[in-house]
Amino acid sequence: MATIKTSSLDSNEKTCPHNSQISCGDCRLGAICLPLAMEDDDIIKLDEIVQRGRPLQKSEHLYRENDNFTSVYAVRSGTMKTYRLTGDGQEQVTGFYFPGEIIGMDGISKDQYANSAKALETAAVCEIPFNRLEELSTQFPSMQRHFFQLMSQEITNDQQLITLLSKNSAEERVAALLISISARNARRKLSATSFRLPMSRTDIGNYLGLTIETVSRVFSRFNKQGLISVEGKEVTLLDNDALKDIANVKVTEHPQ
Amino acid sequence: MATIKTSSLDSNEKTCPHNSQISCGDCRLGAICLPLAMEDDDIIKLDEIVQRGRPLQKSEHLYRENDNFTSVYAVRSGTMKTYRLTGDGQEQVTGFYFPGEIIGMDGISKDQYANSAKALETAAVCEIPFNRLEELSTQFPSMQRHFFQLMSQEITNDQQLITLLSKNSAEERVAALLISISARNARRKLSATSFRLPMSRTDIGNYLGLTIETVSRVFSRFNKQGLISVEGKEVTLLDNDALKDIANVKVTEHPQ
DNA sequence: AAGTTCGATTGATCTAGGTCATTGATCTAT
DNA sequence: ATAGATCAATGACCTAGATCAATCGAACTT
Repeated sequence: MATIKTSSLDSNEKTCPHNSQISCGDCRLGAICLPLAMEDDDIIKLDEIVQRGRPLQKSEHLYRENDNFTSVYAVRSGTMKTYRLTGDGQEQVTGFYFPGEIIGMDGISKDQYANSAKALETAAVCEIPFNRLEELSTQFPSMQRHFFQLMSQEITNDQQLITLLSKNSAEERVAALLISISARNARRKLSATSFRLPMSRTDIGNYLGLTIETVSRVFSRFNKQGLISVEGKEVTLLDNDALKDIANVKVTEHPQ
Repeated sequence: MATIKTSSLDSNEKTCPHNSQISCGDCRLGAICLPLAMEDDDIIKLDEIVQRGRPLQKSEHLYRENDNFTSVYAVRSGTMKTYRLTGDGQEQVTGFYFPGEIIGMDGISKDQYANSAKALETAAVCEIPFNRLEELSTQFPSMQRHFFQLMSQEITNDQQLITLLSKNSAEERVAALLISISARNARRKLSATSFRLPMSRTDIGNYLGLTIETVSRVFSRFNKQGLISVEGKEVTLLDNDALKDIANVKVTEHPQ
């Protein structure tokens, strides 16, 4: 039985990122993460299969493209990026993942991960062995349903990025990313207006299909226009409405 | 019991697209479609829940974005495109779907379809009510596994498109699409070198993040260089190796 | 404390592909 | 049959963002 309760309910992910003993039922990310909308009994079962390992150091890999697929992972603290290599060996960033979000689902189809996953800063993850998750899903329909929904959400997220890359200008793309990060911070009860970008300009550009220079210029322009205030990775959104307007992305309920 | 056998096993999807009575076990798309790698018993069960409706006319919608999600669909004959509307009402084509391929999985997460699905030519689909599929998935692990794999495949496909849009030139994108269609034709035992494009130049451009003029110019250039032969929608790939080289896309096992 | 490396910013220039416009070929409808 | 609409091809030009290059820290080394 892995359900070990701790007294660190009040600690947040920043001040105490390495507490690996908290149970799913008590984790403050429950409202975002896998346990979302699950029955209490199911959560206890989930809790039993979740493995909480040592934290990852910055730029350490959780898994690499083509590794044998064994598990999906919930980000518990820190930020992860996923990326794949193009035919000619370039890196393509496919996503940034914040606490409560799930990575690794791309590995199911071929039993190998289609992406590499790398920590952008010190990070902790909960490992969920997939064969156990499958068993649980056959036993608990709500678990199966929820996992189907998570995968479907990943599909719609990817399609939103496709649209962004295909139809939007550099300014629109950068604005959309800022709004997305802001919304995801809000979901974790963090500031929606003032935060530190965990990823480099290079990663942002790579993710958004832009060069680092263009990203930098857009940030400077937004800064000059008073839409944001940037100093390196520290960003404050000064005019949320204007940014949303520029991003002109459809508002989604769960923009994970 | 919906398992009605027919004698049209030998008919192919082109000459007899409207035979809606064939069972999953006998369908020649079994090696591609949902029944792939399923036990015989499971296929019979699947067969019982599949609904085979009237064919769709060209440009008819199967479902629309924000419709309530009820079912996923297997394309039986013809070609479908899926698309979503951008914040400002433009269309973004998110995929082309050939016989044996599954659409609608994006609707699971919010119980509403995130895309519209439209027939590019006369098409027939098999409707698979999702609540029935869920029940079956809890009963038959192989069914659950397979559906997880299908969704995961959709994720990796979308990520491949993301990479294409973010990193590749117009020529590379068009070459990649041609190679993809060719491979999917081959999977259905159709010609991998000579086929009719079911979609317009506008749809191709929209899907690939290019204007119709650029698509047209690339086709002309490929034609001039002897890589392909195009006359409107009829295409023959004359130098597959060169095209694959231009596309420089990683070779995937099932490039659905 | 002085290199060294790496990330970010900013300017100057270049180019792939977008935009605009024309023409021809099909397709459709009355 | 013919007018109108749609789709594709091609030419002329223009612009957003890439490329190239220089500078400026800040973070590590030693």
